[in-house]
Amino acid sequence: MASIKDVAAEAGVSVATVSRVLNDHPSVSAEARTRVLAAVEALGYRPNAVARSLRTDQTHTLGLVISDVMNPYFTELARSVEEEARALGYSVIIGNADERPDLQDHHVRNLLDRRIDGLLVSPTDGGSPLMLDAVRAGTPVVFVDRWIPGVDVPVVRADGRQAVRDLVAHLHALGHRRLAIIAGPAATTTGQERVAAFREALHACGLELPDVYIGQGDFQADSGRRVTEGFLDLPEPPEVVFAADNLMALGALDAVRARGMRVPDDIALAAFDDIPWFVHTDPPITAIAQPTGELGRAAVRALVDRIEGRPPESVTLPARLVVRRSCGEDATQNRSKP
Amino acid sequence: MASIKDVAAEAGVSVATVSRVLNDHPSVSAEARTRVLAAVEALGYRPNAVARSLRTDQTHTLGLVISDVMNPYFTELARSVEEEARALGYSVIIGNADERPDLQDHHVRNLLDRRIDGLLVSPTDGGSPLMLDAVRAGTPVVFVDRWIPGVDVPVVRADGRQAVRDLVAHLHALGHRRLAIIAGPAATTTGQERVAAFREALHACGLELPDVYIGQGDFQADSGRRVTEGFLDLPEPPEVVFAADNLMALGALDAVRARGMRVPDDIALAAFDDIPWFVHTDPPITAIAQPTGELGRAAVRALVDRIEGRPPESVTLPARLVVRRSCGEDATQNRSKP
DNA sequence: ATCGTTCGTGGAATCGATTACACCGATACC
DNA sequence: GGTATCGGTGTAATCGATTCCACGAACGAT
Repeated sequence: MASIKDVAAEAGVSVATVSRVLNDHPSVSAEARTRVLAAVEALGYRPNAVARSLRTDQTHTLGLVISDVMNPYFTELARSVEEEARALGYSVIIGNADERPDLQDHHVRNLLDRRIDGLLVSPTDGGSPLMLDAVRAGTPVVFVDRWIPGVDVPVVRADGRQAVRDLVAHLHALGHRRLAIIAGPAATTTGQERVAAFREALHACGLELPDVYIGQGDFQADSGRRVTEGFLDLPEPPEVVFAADNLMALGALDAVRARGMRVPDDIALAAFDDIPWFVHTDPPITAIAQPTGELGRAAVRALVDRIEGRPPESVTLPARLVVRRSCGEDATQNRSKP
Repeated sequence: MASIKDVAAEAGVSVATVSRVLNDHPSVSAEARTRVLAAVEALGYRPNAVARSLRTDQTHTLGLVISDVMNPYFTELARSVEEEARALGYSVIIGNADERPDLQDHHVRNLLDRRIDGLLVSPTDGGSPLMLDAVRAGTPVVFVDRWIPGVDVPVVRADGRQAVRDLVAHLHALGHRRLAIIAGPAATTTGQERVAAFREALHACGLELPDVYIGQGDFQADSGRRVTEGFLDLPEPPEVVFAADNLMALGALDAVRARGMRVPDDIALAAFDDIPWFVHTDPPITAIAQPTGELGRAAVRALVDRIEGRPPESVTLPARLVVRRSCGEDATQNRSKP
């Protein structure tokens, strides 16, 4: 593959001049510029990004470490991150942690070794030493969706508290009183917060959240299935199951169906995270929708601000309730268009 | 960040010795080795992958350019590719082409600039000059899922012909005679092949595939919706719609529902590509399942073989039919467990 | 005519690694 | 005892870019 030397030789100038043309430095004669450009064209020359990065100490690359690519929420997040990064002149390398701290560390280490300019993380655990070191060492880091308390890093996330209150009010209005939740891992902020918000919302309606109605999940479909089975085996099963993410909701749906029960007639179901498929399930699932695309874009902007020396800002956007049919229907509502 | 020089100074040896220890070259004394290792530990030294790549002309990185990350099929493919690559000591950079040739080119160029060791592509179009140049220039390339005819590059893909025959036989046995297809873009091999296989299978059952029963889609949900509406407006609408991918099937489902019609009672639906969500839609959707994980792994193995100088092999694996309820039920079948 | 700028350019250092080559001391062999 | 061999080590070249510095030419001001 042609290097800058070949271009210089072909154009009859020095490598310095070629480099100046490539980085459109002002002091190059029009004459030299056209000769260099012609040589570039003739040789099909493309600058070696590796060499350039070594010299400039910039890779124009962002690392994104997410908890689970197979989760449509994170897929969409990854997509919006890549789009915004591209618009700002950066590439993105995605690392999938699969909700495993060891894999998360593997990817963080790998990205750091490649000298990415900044790191976008949705942490799987309470904070690996590796990541804390990276932050301390001055690597630009921004947390997205989840974060690690006590670490001084901008956070871009959705606040679901109001939406959860709306959901609980909706459920209460439909006559439901025994509400259960499938929680996410306690090591994640989203895992904790959603339970807290749910409990708080219940209190506001004068309801309790007994321990047996808190099932411990891990944000994967299987755990949703398992926890739901536990709920259904209870002497007094809940009337509603609220899953803290979309995959666990799917597992819950599965478990309910496997018993030959129907949603919402036998048990109601709601989920945190709205995804396109929830419109098409049987029944369509009531969910709390995050502004996923906006979160991804805001996270990239915060990170790039940090990288380029501007003060980065934390961002919190509201989530909102999307009512569908999985919790039953309001008697006052029009039922003609399901 | 500490460099190899700092380590050398700390350990009281030359950089050459440090490098030898790091690459466990045999001729280093035990004494020197332990001193270097101690220095590495003390400084928290990590080799700079950028500098290493420049020198060795290897990045230990694979590029993966896929047609659409939001499509669960490709998400799963990406995941299995990353897993296998990691097992073989490579990282993966994913580029999402979003079914757009210009974006595909952007990512291919970007990956080539970063001097990735090899490229895994599921081409969105008939072959951009850029990619053909790369192949000609000797860049290791492997096509996965889709390919470009006439280019001498290993292909890893699924053969759905038998599964399509099985599907058509299944539909025929259920009494369906008017079968339509939502095709993918003609510029993609999968877009063409699936129509051809469908037509061929119909012939085997003594049926025709009239032009009005071939709708042109683009592998995205919206096109499935649009094409299905067209089918339903026909004076004699089809009894079955077969979507050439999962997203278009979703659009089709949407269009059918919007008319207040029911699947499979009013119209049957089947799809190419099986995804976890098809189990939970209303009704569960009959689909042709590809061995996605296997495809991803085989593609990586082929590419790494090529990179490391072993002869790479093309791989074709069979797809298989998964019957669910979206095409109606066999009267002889047990209906108790839906 | 002389001096000081400005502009365009090339030489060479540099980034952080790998590795060919030279060297040195110790051992082995005749 | 002389020499070939070998293990361990350091020096320096190298990968492909960017960029500091010096230099020469052109030009305007005095």
